[in-house]
Amino acid sequence: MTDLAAASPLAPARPASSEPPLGFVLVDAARLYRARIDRAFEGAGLGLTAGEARTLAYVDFHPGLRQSALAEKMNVEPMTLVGFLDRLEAAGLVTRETDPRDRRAKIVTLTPEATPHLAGVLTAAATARREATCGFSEAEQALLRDLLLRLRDNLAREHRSRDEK
Amino acid sequence: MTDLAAASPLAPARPASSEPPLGFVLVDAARLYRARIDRAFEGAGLGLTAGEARTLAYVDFHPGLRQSALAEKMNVEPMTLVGFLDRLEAAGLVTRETDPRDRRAKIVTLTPEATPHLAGVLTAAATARREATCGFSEAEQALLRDLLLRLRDNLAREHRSRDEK
DNA sequence: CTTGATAGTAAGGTTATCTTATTATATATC
DNA sequence: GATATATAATAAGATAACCTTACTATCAAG
Repeated sequence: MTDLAAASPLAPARPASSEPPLGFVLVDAARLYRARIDRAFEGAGLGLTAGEARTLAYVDFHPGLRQSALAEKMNVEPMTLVGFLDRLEAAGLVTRETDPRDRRAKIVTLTPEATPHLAGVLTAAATARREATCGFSEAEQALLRDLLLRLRDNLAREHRSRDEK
Repeated sequence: MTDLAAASPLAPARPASSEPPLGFVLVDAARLYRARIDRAFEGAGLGLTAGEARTLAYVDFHPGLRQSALAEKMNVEPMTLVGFLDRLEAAGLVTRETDPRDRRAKIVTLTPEATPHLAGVLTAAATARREATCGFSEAEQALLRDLLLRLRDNLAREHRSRDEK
C-alpha cells in the first residue's frame, strides 16, 4: 500500500471503509453476474447472449418503441442496439416495422415466438438473482435494487447531457 | 408486457417491484460506471483503461502477490491478468519478478513511477463515485458498497467452486 | 530420474460496446 | 416546390475485456 493519502494533500480522500473503491466492486460484481447469467442461458439452451436477453426484456417492458427510444431506455448507443436486434430478428423473436408516421423510424415488437424465450430469460435471471443475493433479506434485496437504480439514473443523466452538447 | 406470469404457474415469480430485474439494473449501472471511469481516465491523460487501472489498484492493495493469487483476488482468469500486466509492465508501472522460492511464479509489485498514476486513478475513481452517488447519504453509499461486496462474494464463491470441479 | 501437478503465457475467439460515415426521409426556409 | 438541415437506422470497422485451449518451464514426490 503506498502512503499516497498521507504524502499528498491533493490525493483524494480515500473513504475509510473503501479498500476497493465502490466502482471497482460494482464492476467486479457486474462481471461475475453477467458470467453467471450467460452460463444460466447456456444451460437453459436459449441461444441468447446476455445483451440479447436484456434487449428482449426491455422490448417486453416497453413494447412498440422506436429503436432510438429503446436505445435510450437501455442506455446504449443506437448502433449497439442494431446488433442485438439483428440477431433477435434473425431468430424470429422481434419485428422491426416502419413507423407509418415517420418512415425513417422502426417500431420494435416481440413476436409470439418470443414468449417462451422470454420466460426462459426471466427464469434464468431469477436463478442467478437467487444465487447472487443468497443471504439477503427481502428488504436488502429491494434496497440494493433501489440504490442501483438511483446510481444508474445519476450516470445516465450525466451521460445524456454530455451527448447533446 | 406479456401475461406470462398469469399464464403459467411455472413462470418465475416476478418480484412485484422489479420492472427491470436486479441483474439488468446491475449490468446497466456497471456499464455506465465503467464508461464514466474510462472518460475520467482519458480526461486525466492517464494512458490507462479501466481494466489496467483496476489491476494497478489491486496491486497497490495487495503488493507482492503472485500472479495467480492476484488473479484470484480480482476474480479473473490468470490469462486475463497477463494482458493487463503486459501493458502495465511495458508502461513501466509494475514489475514481475521471479519468486526465489518457486521460479515458475512471479511476484508483482508497483514501481515508483506508478505512484502518480495511482493517484490519478484514485482521483478519477473518486470523481466518478461522487457523480454516481449524487444524492446518496454517507450511510447509503456505505450500504451499497457492503451489499455489492456480499453479492460479489456470493458469486465469486460459486464461480470458484465450479472451477475446481 | 521419471511422473505428474502447477505458474505463467502464446494463440485465438467471443461479446459488448463505441465511433464515424452513409442513406433515406423528414422538416424548415426561401 | 427547391434547397438546406436535421434525424433514424445502419454499414464498416475498431477496441476493451474477457474466455478457452495448448505449450513451456519448473517443481515435488516417488
